[in-house]
Amino acid sequence: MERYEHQKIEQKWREKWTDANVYKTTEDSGKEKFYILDMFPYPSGVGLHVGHPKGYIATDVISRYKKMNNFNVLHPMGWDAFGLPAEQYALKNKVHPKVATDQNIATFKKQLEKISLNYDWEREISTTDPAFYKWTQWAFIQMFKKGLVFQSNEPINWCPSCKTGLANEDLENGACERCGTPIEKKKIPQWVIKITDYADRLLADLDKLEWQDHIKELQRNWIGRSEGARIQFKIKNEELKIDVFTTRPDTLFGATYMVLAPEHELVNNEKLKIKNWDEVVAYQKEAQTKTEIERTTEGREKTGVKLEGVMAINPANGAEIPIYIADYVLADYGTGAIMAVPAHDERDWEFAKKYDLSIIDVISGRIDSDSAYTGGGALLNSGEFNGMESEEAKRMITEKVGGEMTVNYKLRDWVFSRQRYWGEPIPLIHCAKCGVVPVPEEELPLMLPEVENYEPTGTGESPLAAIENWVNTTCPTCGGEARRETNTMPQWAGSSWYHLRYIDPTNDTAIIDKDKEKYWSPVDFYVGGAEHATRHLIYARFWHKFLYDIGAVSYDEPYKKLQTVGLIMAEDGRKMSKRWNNVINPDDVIDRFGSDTFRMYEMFMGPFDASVAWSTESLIGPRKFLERLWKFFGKGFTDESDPQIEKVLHQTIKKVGEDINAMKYNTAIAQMMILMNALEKHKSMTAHDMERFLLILSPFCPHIVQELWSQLGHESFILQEQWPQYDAQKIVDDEITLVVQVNGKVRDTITVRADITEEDAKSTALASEKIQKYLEGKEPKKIIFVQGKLISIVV
RNA sequence: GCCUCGGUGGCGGAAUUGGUAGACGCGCUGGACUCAAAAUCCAGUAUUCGCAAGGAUGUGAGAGUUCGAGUCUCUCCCGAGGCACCA
Repeated sequence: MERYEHQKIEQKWREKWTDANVYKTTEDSGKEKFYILDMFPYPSGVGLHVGHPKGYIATDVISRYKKMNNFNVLHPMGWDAFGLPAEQYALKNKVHPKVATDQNIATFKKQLEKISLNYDWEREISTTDPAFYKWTQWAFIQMFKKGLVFQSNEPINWCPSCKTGLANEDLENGACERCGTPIEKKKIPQWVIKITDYADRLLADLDKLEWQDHIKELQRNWIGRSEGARIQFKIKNEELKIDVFTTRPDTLFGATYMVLAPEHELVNNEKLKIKNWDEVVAYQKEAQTKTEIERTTEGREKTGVKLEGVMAINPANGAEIPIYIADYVLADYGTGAIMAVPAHDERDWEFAKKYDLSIIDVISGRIDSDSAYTGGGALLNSGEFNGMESEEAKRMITEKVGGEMTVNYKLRDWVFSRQRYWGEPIPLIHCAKCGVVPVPEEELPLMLPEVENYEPTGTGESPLAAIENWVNTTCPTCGGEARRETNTMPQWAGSSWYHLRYIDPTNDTAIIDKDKEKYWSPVDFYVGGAEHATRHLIYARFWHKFLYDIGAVSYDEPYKKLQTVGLIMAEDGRKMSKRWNNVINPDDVIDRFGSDTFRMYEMFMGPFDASVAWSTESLIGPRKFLERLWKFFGKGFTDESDPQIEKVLHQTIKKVGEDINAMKYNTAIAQMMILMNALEKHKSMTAHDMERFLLILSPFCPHIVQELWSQLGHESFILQEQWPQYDAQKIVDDEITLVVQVNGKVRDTITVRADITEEDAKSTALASEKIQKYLEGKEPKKIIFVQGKLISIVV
């Protein structure tokens, strides 16, 4: 037998599999379907590092396992190729984003192919393909028609470095998630999607998903539901009111002042006769120029300006209370205005202390006089409500002042415009007569035009604005002169529905064929990074729910089960990054050790969702395992089957199946190593037993298995074979090791028949010399027997 | 500050969910083979006392429940991730 030459073997079978098109998926109603999906990558310029394929290998293992268990499996791959990273790469390397993207896709695909992932490449998609983004634009138009899209002039998050507006989900600690630049607030016209209309459903439907609890929790926190009341405060001597949201209407009697966000529209209302107008305007300006970080971390010292000459009236007790503007109140949460109850809110307490405002306790339970008491309790200083408990008082007081109980969410509407080139053009037309009109659906896709210069302008318009003959168009409604919207969509648009496109990748007449959708939807198993919990996974759930509402899909959640992948860190423990020069390229590993070893190692490194450091030294373990398999195979087989080997084999078939289902690949591989160790020790195995070993090994290292499979005389592809069954009879032990404890400590182990009775076990244990020694002649107080496991003697 | 997870040999990690802690792999030590090395094979490898048989200790720290705790409960320490002036 020849040496184990991975390069020869792997290349040979990769070609055969490709020629036979073994990975092709078709609708086949005879079988149960299984749709397993990876989060598709951004094809960046630097190519894959060894961390990327970890999730892909895992889904590949499951996919192969499911195929061998008679499932009709859909397992596709594609490219999330629009968006800033691709564009920035293109800018830096002075090529057109399209050219750069195509190159990067080619590189990524070549790298992935070396790993022999069983993707049906005939279903490959790219979000930048006009045939794809036609339907991204189509969905947007449907949202527009349903009133889910609106134009806003409110200040939004602006990244001065990327020169574009961003959604809340694109920020990280007040800075741009992509480049780390502190975010500014900027007023530019924006298209915004009312994702908040779906907040309650996004929250409630989490309950029906088989996702890891911590991911659901991240989404719950992000959506941030809070129950409270909406209450109106009148302004003294004016016909004006201030609307307020509070979670503590029970503390209304303690509201001794009010605070408006500096951007609050009421501040600019001319009816208000603000005496210190200059001071107010100065504060507003200051607040506007502050970055998000300055506003939230500035030593937490609160600032504000009183609106002189204006008073509000507390609706509970008629008290006249002052009004402030302060940037600790956020313009875009609740109503942008609060009633301040310094006695029972820490922020209001701090502000009241600084500006010497009155503090009135209205809830009993105060522990110290240096801080607000934020708990509940019986009311005081609250007129007729004195003595009532907080929970009841919330409803009663709200009712009394004509407010209403309501719910508020932290989730913000989705700022959807990007002032960049490399994205889907937003298919809207501005007409002076008709207002905003969508591009007629039969004109979709609205192609991204060629442009001389795709550098961002920084003006709030995208580079598309410079193309006169594209921008200038006619109104589809009245035929008059009109201008196209020049902003593009965010990166998240395409990825919000791509899972559907794989089902029906070439459809040009509908977003998806209904029968195909019904057959494949939803995605049964979705695998990807946890960093998408409050970004892509929120948007995709929203987008999919919208498509459900308009009848385009039959199920209201896109991803039934979700599993996150743990990162692979570099050997030095840091993140793999060009910056640290610690990136390991899978191509090098595969050339040197083989794709099979690479696949095995990534699955063996540790628990799938844990982040583990790469170790080329440890990689040798799986490699040795494959070499031992190869050598053992070369020695030939016995005719008689060895019952000891059979037992381990059947245990292994059982465990590997269970572990694949539970995503515990590391222990599945460990068990196969145990089998290998047993084989070498006993030096015997029948060819039939070897076949079954190869079958369960095949999802992990398909090339070497396929080679050995063919050497056994089979002409079939291993992927098309049946997963073996284990024989439960062969796994059970006739004998077990009975553990004998005295006072909780193991003092002896005795080999006994597995079905030993309690009585026999007790007498056997007591007969042991070692045990007698520990009993020291004392009479056992109590003897505990656990079937098949142990005897515990208490003295 | 709040919400999630975590903390087990020199290293990555196992542990049937309360029942022999350290499976499996890496590394290391000794031996075989070799002129030698690599590779391979065999044996060993938590700590500690002991020549050994054997004993004691041991899953971040401390308490508790239990015949029995890595696993359950409480308090605390440390690490990772998320949220963060959200009224």
